[in-house]
Amino acid sequence: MRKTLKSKVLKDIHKRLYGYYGPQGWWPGRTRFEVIVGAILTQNTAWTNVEKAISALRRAKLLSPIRMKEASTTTLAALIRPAGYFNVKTKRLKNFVNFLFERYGGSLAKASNRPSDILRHELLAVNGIGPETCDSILLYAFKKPVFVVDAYTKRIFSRHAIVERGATYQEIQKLFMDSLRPGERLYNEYHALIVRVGKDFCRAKARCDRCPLNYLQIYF
DNA sequence: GACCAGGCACATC
DNA sequence: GATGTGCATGGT
Repeated sequence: MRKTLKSKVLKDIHKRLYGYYGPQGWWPGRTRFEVIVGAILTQNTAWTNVEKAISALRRAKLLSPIRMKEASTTTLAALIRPAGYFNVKTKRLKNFVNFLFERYGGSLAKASNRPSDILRHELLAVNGIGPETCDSILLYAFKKPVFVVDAYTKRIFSRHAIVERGATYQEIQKLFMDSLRPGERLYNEYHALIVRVGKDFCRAKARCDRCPLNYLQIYF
């Protein structure tokens, strides 16, 4: 598919999804820190499980950088157990708060003031924060105009022959960011809409017949 | 009782 | 650079 055509299709898909679902108001999190915690906990995990873990952290009053930094790993692991991979994720949460304190004195506001490309490099250097988690944090916690590519994005857009099946994270992200008018609001809504339509129609039991993207008529 | 979910690091070739 | 594997719970 030609690049200019891809750009048109990407814009059209957003228009259709927005028309179908309306604004999503992402990320589902009460505070900036809660958004970051959710981004780490949802790695390869259903969001319903993440909600249980976040509720437990809230009850334990650990949803702040300092409280989480001071919490023991055994306490933390027990609380986030429902989110799965609790041992690795405990380390990853600790790695993030340690980074935040070492680099920004524990202040998300200070981190937020950094240029997004610098912050992106720093976050990617934290063990346990890969491209998607990093960009989710930048977009949804820090409101930086960075497009998030996730499993649904790869699945949906490769099935519709808009990206190659083996395309890398960077390639897909570049396509979206080159095609769309830059802006945090648009990137935010578009990614949220992709996840919404993915959950509704593109899971194991695909229901393409009722999908709002069915008009594309190109499958597999 | 399989199979899957809003990844990532690490080992190995 | 590409490919394979461990990490773990809860819903369908």
